[in-house]
Amino acid sequence: MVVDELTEESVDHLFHALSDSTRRDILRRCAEEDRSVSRLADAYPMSFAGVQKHVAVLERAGLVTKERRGREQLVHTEPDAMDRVRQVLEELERTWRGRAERMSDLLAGRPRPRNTD
Amino acid sequence: MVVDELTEESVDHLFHALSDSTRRDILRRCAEEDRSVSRLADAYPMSFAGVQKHVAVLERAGLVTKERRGREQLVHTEPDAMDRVRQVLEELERTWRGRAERMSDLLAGRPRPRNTD
DNA sequence: CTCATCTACAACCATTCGGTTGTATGTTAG
DNA sequence: CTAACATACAACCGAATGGTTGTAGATGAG
Repeated sequence: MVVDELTEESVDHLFHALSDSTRRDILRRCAEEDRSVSRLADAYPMSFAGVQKHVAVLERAGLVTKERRGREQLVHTEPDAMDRVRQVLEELERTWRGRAERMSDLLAGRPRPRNTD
Repeated sequence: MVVDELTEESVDHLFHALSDSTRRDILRRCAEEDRSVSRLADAYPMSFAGVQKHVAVLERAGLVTKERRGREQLVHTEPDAMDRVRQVLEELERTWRGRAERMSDLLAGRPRPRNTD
């Protein structure tokens, strides 16, 4: 099942990871086929270490995982993570439509805000 | 139709706006019912100006719009924006599943990366 | 073994972010 | 008109981001 908590912080990480076009592109490339970090790095106009950091952000968000393969580190996407993103989005959209205001609280657990309503 | 460009930058803004729990909460509250900025501010443990900035981020992303109502400024959610987010996510997910690798390029237009594949 | 390759990670830097306070401007109530 | 309220916005600050270079450790090829 890998329900995987889905805390506010993890949702922060998920959306933050998706908020950069280079990282979204890394996701697309790795979805097509697993790639090593240095192979990925060849595709962008930045240093190897720079790409390494982007991969680390995607990793923290749980969107990709790395797997040793010889001296390379293969990056591959984690389908479950995408499900989590969609789940949050759907929850948000339900409230959007004005329905299931209660579900909102159950699914996402109101963040820090003290409800001064 | 409001196809609305959907440039890489606008996608950046969308996901960035969603990467903060306070902003997601603002979205939920405004989805339930339009609220003035100061009314929103009452709900969070931060200054009025702080909330103002969060609303500005949501506005830049096109997720909300403000409408003058007397001396207040009512914030209300923009359903179209949510559609755009879902659209990007679906595109990403298609590649995820290994299908329609071509669609990826058409829909999102590869970012800056020079394709050194 | 030796060397080239791939990775990890620290240190640094400019910019952005998330927050603050303070000031100015509009708008409505009395 | 005046006072109170709602907003706007600039200036500032510490922390995080997105990038860099440099160094060091594994691993595979020859």
